[in-house]
Amino acid sequence: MNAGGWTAWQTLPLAGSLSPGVLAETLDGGQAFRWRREADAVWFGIWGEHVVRLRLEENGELAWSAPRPETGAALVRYLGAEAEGGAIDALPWRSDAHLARCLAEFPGLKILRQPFGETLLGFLCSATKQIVQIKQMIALLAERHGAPMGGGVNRLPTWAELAAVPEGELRACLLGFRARYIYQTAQVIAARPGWLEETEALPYAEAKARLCELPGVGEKVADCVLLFGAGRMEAFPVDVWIIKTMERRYGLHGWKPAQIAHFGRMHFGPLAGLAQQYLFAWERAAARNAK
DNA sequence: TGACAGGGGGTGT
DNA sequence: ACACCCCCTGTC
Repeated sequence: MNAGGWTAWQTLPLAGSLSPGVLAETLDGGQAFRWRREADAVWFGIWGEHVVRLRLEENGELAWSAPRPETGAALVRYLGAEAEGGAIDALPWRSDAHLARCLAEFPGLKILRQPFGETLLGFLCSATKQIVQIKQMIALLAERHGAPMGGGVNRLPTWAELAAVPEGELRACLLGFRARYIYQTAQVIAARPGWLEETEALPYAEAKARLCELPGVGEKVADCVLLFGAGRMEAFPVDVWIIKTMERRYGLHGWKPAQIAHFGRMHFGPLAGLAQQYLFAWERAAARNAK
């Protein structure tokens, strides 16, 4: 037992080495909202019942330390490391020069495998908000309505817990008009025990249709939840950044989001979601460099 | 340092 | 198309 202590630093068995930029893009690029940079190469993060520090070593290896030893195994799954290793080869980079360029720019970029319910909460907060603001909302929700896990860290409230929080208190967590969506969604989920778990297990199209029944969940949010919270790599979320990318790099001027999503799934195949993340990273970097 | 627009990773009507 | 909320950011 090491009550109150953290494990010694251990390296993670990842396929390739990571750069600081790619790690930052993976942890803090809009997939998850509970990571913060503590130092140049040290990240502090929370998901589910897990708390962890990640440290990028000089050689590109990733080391971790956590209050709970079992976080190590959970981390491998969370970082999507199970699915990596040659995954890139299933993408059409040979015939798509822009995709090839994105893959080369962010080697090792990962799709996280987060808890399903948490991911739903995060992306219900995301409408017309930037990452900093979403992180702020999520931090307040955890602080005020999540159960303590020790060390001053709270986990996110479950949907059952959320169902008992008045809309006004949600609004006080800087949610704005999203407070009503989250309140109503919590009522729906609370009224149907097992609904979340069943939805998570459904095939992509059926799971997406069910998620879209929830107030505040449209195609984009549903795809994000399935991609980042259920490992459905065929999900292809279309937001304003991807619309820009598909116009600028693929010539799809004037296409509607649903058409772009269809094109994405056809063109990129079963790993469309992974391709989307690379395109997204590229476009964000391009916007930063333009400033 | 402080006030003031402008706009933001969508959804629902 | 436009409202929904209201916080962040850049600017003066």
